[in-house]
Amino acid sequence: MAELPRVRFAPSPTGFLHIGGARTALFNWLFARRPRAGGKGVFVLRIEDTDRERSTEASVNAILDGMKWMGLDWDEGPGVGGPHAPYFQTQRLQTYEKHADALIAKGAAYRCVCTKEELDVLRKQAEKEKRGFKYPGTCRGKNIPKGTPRAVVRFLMPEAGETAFEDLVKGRIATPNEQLQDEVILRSDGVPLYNFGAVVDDVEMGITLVARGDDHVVNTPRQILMYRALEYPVPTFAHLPMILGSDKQRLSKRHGAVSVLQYRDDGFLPGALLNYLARLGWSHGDQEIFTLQEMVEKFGWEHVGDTAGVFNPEKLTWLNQQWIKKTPLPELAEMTLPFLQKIGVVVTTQRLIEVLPIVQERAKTLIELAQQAKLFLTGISYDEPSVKKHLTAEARPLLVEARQVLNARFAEGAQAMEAAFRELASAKGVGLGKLAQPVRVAVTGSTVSPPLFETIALLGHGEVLQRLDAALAIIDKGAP
RNA sequence: GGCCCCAUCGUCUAGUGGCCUAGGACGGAGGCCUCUCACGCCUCAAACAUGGGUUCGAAUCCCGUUGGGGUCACCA
Repeated sequence: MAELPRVRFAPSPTGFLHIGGARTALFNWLFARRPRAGGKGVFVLRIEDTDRERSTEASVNAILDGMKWMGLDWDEGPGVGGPHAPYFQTQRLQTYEKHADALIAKGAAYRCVCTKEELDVLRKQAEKEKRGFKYPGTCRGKNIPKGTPRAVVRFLMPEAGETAFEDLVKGRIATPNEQLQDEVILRSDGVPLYNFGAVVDDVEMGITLVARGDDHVVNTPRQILMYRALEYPVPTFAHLPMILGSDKQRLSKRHGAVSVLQYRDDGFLPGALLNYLARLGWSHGDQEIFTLQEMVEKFGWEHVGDTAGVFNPEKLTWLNQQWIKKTPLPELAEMTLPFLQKIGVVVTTQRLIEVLPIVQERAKTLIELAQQAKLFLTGISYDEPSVKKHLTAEARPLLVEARQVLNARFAEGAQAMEAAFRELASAKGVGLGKLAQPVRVAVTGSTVSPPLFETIALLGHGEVLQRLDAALAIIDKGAP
């Protein structure tokens, strides 16, 4: 492709930004961001809010928030509503009307006064007789004037031949034109319908490649005919296979979280989600983990698969863990802060960065990361079964000696403390675990924690002694 | 139902006629490491829907069957 590509993501604000939409946005964005000779492509965000019943402001915000969280920035906008406002179709009504009038003047479209009720009767009848219904073309050639009340505009479809295109992921797709009907392109109130609004905007915005969900393949021939009628070069199409739920049905709420923002709130990193989405339907050999940079460099339509894929939360979770492990501390700290705040932990970034390394490789989500970091940032909280099992009268003498050892050797660091523990354990004729577990519970409140001696070192001398004393008190009292 | 699309381990996929006794990853099972947990490492189980062709040779090409999905609005 010699010219620089111009692509778009065109969601309708009738709900949150879901996983499927996010992947469509991602693929478009990746394609636009790829470095090329002569510059880079353009990624346009266009809100298709022509369904006034279902479109909501909240959905618009959810989509925008989702895009921003994922870091999928867009390049162009109408220049109104702020420098980074996307296009909104309802702000462009005069454009559609202009093009519709032009099509009518050209004889490629016509006004129609058939009512929905009349047509519904015919449709039901056809259904009863098991025939396909198609608008009979009642108003063709009637030359109904502009301004006629309740008139819609219909696009004149050819009745013979076929319309074909070469899809970047599915190959050649041909549709018999007899399957097409003179569909409404402009409602009686002047608001365009999907096929027309999308085409007019793609024309106006100079879109060269349309990548969207699989469910739009049937719209493509109709749109191709419209591009032609508008005398605009037909863009290239890439239809992405659907994303399914575990039961192979279209992904929906009952499969769990499908909203991008839900994943944000559940403690996923945007990079991990993007990484997962990229690998759902696209591959680059055996590689599973991609930096954003790698995705941008390596993405291409040639390796987009053409089979629907099941969304797998376990793999996303694994990827999230991998991303947490490799994310630089300052960045990770910044992302973790809100989750700490949510559980009432106040901490400086500096202190958090000290704590993060020890918990970084054992958290699958930022929520877990925050919970684990909490151990080092606020007072201890005890896990009952752990306490019951390990803070016992038998363990008390061991704990007392452990306290002495830790107190004496604390300044020498984790390794020295561990060595001292090993000595103590062998002197007592027990394994290190036997000694370490009660101390772990005393110091962390649980039998499960990061490595004990590093934990102790990180906690600080005074804090450790205090916790040990508290544990001894618990044993003496018989309860925490 | 018409039209269109799809079909490799449970899941995501590699594979573009010979390198495939089909590779990787998630998940599962077992093991190693080990102060618990996690990470890491090792091993195992696990797939070319089916029937015909084409070809010296088919997971790869063609046709049928079956099975899934999409779509048939003044929704997008």
